[in-house]
Amino acid sequence: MTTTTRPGTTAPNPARRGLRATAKVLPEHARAHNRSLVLGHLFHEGPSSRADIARSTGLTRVTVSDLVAALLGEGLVAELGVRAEGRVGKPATLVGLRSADHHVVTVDLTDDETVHGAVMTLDGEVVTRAHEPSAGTTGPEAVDLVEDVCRRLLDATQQPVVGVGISSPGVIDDAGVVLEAPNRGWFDVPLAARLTDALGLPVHVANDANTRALGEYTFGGADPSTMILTVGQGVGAGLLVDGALVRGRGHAAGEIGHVTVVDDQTAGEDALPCACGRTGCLETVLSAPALRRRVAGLDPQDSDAALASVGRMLGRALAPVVSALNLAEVLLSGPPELLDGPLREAALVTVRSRTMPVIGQDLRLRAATLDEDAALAGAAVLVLSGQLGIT
Amino acid sequence: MTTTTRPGTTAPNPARRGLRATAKVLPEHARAHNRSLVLGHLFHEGPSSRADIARSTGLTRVTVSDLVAALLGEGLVAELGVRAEGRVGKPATLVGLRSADHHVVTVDLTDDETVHGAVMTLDGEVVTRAHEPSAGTTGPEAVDLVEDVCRRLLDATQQPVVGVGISSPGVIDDAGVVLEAPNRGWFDVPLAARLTDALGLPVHVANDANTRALGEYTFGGADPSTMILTVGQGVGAGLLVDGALVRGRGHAAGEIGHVTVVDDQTAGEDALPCACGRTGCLETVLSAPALRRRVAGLDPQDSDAALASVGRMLGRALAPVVSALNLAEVLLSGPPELLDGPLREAALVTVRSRTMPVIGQDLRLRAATLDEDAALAGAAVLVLSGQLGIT
DNA sequence: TCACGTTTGTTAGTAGACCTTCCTTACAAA
DNA sequence: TTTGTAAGGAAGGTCTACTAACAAACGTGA
Repeated sequence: MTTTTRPGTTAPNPARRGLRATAKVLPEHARAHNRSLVLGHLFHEGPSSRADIARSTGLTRVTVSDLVAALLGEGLVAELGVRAEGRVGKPATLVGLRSADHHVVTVDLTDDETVHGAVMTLDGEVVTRAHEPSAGTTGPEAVDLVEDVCRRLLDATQQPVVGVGISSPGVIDDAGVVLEAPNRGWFDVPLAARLTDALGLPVHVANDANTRALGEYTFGGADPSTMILTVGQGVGAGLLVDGALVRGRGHAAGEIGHVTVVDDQTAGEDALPCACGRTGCLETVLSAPALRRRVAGLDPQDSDAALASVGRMLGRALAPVVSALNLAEVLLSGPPELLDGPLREAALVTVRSRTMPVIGQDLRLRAATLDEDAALAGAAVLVLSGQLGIT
Repeated sequence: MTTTTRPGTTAPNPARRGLRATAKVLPEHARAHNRSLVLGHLFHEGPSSRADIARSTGLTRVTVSDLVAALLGEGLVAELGVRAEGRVGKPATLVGLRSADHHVVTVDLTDDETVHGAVMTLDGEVVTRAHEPSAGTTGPEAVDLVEDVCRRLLDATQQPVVGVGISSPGVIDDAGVVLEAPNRGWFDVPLAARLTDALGLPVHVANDANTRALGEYTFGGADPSTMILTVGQGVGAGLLVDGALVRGRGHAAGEIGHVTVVDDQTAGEDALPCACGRTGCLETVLSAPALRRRVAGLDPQDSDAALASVGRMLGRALAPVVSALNLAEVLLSGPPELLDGPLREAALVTVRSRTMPVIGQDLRLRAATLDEDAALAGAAVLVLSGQLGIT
């Protein structure tokens, strides 16, 4: 195996678990937290002087110098020479995150037909891609397939790899155990642990709707209170509340695709049967295939009206959620020709008309910015967050 | 002023802000966090030996002994003699939180006519109550009124007071600034800061629906993923997701009372005008006055049917929220004769029929356990959480 | 031109917090 | 009486971040 351990590979960051959960805090955890603060500043603000970082984090220059020295030793940051601008005082030495010199391996299992993977920089730029047909592969074979894709990507880069991030449909717990992913035939599969063992690298696994939300938040400029609706074969949602992912009691948060939106009382619509065994689910009208069927053969005007009627149904389902959570944004991810027009506009009008002004007026309902790579970018964020503490 | 500083009054706990926000972590913050761990264990598990605490928190016995010694010095805990049970080894010395020897002053402003206040123990037991008519009192006078009630309660106890917790309707930010409370005529009033200055004690202020949620969580055994619907003059909701309060983008989370639930497409109902200027809001059918009007003069059978029809409307509004957040529980707080019967049952049936089984089957929809004191208990939790780190 | 203030980054010393290791005390069971 | 187990404390070591002081390097203004 060519990719056991690599120089610069960082150890798991104890701060992430230690500081938010109800667990003890040791000096080393505090250190890791402050280290993450430095990395986070460099990630979001770009190259800065040690003094800049000290002002931003509240730590002293001495402590920042110490932390930066450690990061220089790890190779995660580099000195970039003195700042050009002429100000009074000693010129600042700029320090920058070596984003392009460290890679993250990401895999997206959203597509049933193909496993998509990539080598990415810490900035979320794709360096190399991999595609592997996977139709019909299930159970342990599907795990092996994911492992193969990871290995191929690891072999494709000479840079240190910080970790592996995997974005998968299904119900997945905090530890990266896939509790239930019917498409792959996975039930209680400890995917993260298994791949960590096999690859010798930290592996993080999360639900694809959630990773998309993370990706839009970190790389797409989404608000900390955002819901991202992904429209593909089905309809899923990732939910970010006050900057944190919502997991919910059975780790099944975001399963909004099977909320009833069409029923007897809704005039002019027939409740269609859904794959879940019930009828009138949001998915029966909003999934990409359903939308395509709905507009097939219609002239543009009728097509717009048909999309708007779906938008109104979506709006009726969104209104209570937007109200209860006081969301700032709802993002639509999926075919723009279907979503980013009359459907979106009708949904927004409906939400506004069904919520009080303070809730609906400031709401933004827009297309997602990252498109098909959002899940990969979000998988990278899993690694950035888990290994480096960058959010 | 008789209540400047009292022995045993604890300083603000830096761990609460320092460890969750994106701020530096100093050794003293780690210490405060671990101290909270000890207090939290004693609060939830009752009297324990130092060794028990060490096992539960993961800290060493040495460290726990040190922390307990500090807490003994502060008077927050006391040694309760040796454990009775005969086990091998040296008998354990039990240490317990002195819940009854420390008080919390709480105020609930939910009721427009009367300010309700209480002196409570750390266990949430009410020691003394205070009631002050407040109809028509607004603006600065209303602030003075709250201050007076606090002073009276502080004078009524000889025990050290850990802090003051206030539960108020309106939009309130993390710092205890009342951004908007029309009933009291408060706009951008820094209530917490003002009372902290006036009383010389730490004061915490939060929205009443949110404090109710906290109260039900800490003292009522509610699940960490719970929504509590309060039905009174209006309809409000507090939302707890994964154990944390949801505040939302304008701190207006939980404003579910003005979601449209009755509209042209809903058969057999007329959309009533709402105080918010729109029609068909949840509040127009679910508020206590609306429910009373609805059942007035009906025989029991018709009354049940009328309540069930409101339950169905509630269920339609809840279904998307429950789905999106994968909530474990929805609690109803308000007149049980109206809520805890056909209304609740119909709402649950409706939510279940409109969500996928994995979401709806495990959902509990039940009456809140704390009733009228929930807001006071929640205000106490604000203090416990803010000053002692107990959640 | 040159002293002065400003800003950066480093060195040295200090205080806090937790750990490991070892010890004493106290009890139950053989 | 002996042995094993558990609780609690004392001593010493390590880690972390802070304060204080200082050197280097650069504008600024007399």
